[in-house]
Amino acid sequence: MPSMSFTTTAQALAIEIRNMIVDGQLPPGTLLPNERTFAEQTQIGRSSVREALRILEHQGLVRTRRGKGGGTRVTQPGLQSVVGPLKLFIQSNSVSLDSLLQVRQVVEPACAALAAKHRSAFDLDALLSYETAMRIAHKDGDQRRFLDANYEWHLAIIRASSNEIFIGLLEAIGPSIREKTEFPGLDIEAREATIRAHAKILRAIKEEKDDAAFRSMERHIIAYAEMIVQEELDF
Amino acid sequence: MPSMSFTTTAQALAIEIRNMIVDGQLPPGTLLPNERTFAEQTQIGRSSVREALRILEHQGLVRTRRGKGGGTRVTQPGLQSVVGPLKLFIQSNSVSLDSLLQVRQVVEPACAALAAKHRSAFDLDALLSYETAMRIAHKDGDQRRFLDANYEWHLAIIRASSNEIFIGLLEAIGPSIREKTEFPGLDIEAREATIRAHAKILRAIKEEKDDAAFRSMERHIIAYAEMIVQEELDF
DNA sequence: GTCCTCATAAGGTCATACCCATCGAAGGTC
DNA sequence: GACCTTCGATGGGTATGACCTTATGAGGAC
Repeated sequence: MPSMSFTTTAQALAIEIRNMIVDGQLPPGTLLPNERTFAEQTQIGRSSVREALRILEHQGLVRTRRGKGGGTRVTQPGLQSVVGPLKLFIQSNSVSLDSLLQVRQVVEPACAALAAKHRSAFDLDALLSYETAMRIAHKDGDQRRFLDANYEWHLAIIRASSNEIFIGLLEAIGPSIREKTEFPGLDIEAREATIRAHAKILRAIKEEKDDAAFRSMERHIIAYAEMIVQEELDF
Repeated sequence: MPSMSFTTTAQALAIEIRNMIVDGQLPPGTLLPNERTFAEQTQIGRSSVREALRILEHQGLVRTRRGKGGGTRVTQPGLQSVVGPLKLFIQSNSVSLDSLLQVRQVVEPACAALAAKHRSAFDLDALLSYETAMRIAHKDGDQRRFLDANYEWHLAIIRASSNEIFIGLLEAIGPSIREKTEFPGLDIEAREATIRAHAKILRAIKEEKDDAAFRSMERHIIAYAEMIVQEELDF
């Protein structure tokens, strides 16, 4: 309560609880005392307690539910707790498209290689279904669905790498890239090239050829990036 | 007062303000009205207004200072607003060391290549100073300082890539990797190998040979990772 | 057994009073 | 006049207490 040198009591409390959580006391699922008792126990006003809980909630460390049987219980921060801030950062610092494409160009081939090593039956199923979705959308001439399926296919590759950092990263930058590059859409030739490239990559993954998967994906991404640059010149 | 279907008034207000910020109304630097008048203007209680401001503050969108001339003003979210959550995620989901090393193995060579293209005089200076710091620490047999300088050298490489995503990423996972791998420290041979590798990489960057920088860095990182695995077997 | 109802246990909101940090201006000291 | 001290005004931080809203679970009607 006293002094509080440069951290407010709410922050201090939040940090204290956070430490207890990451230390393993207060494992996920633990129900914290209700706000009033908590305030009483710790000799802090309810408003400060609430503020501390809000902080933790926004860090994804705690989930709060109203009503009887509700309360505040400890949870594990999910990916969305890092994807959100990252998206916000990209948006409000207007990170250049170049930077985003660099990330993609570096990460996706690596993920393809990892996918070739780790892919589960479930991953292959997902990839296959997106691939057929793309084929159908292409045949129907449905741009929107084609791009959607394309996006999901790429995400599925990342997921197949089972590296959570890469997954979060691409989930965050993916939408920004789409937003900034999908103005014009793809012509027929580009769509067919995309389908061919995807098939090649998927085959390499299926056959566990990580090196081939890496190189095919790299070529695919670079080709895509070059096409974007070319289209930007048309303005 | 109204409806609030599944979002609290504070959240709603926070979202509203956030949108105004990212839309460009309320540019960075704007001073928001003080909490009391804000509450009055928007017909919301001060506590809810405060909660909204807390949310925004935690997202790095506003900064709040007490006292006269203080108040709440709009800021741009910095890297720390994404590094923090990412660290937390890594820690509390106990992301495997493997995943972290994969990220590093993928990102650092790419950054070395980018650095070879973009490096500024300032970057080269920083790199050189860390390199000499390592040499001195090595001569003195000071493990702590050697590892510190080594860490800073690697970060400087990432920074020289001028890709903010990579910078944030490595700043977040760097500490976790150190924490999990620096138990034993390095023997003399390993330290000398490190110094040689760094010199080679730095030379490539200085001469703008991005391809060479990429490959040297890749070898360096892989060698380091293998050494770690080997040391873990000693337990 | 099923459904409805309602008491109750939460969190959510508000109003108010007061505490404390900060800055700037007023005024005193050399 | 230059410098330091003090004090007041502004604005966030905290504490309380009352009241509102919502979800749940227990108990009664059927």
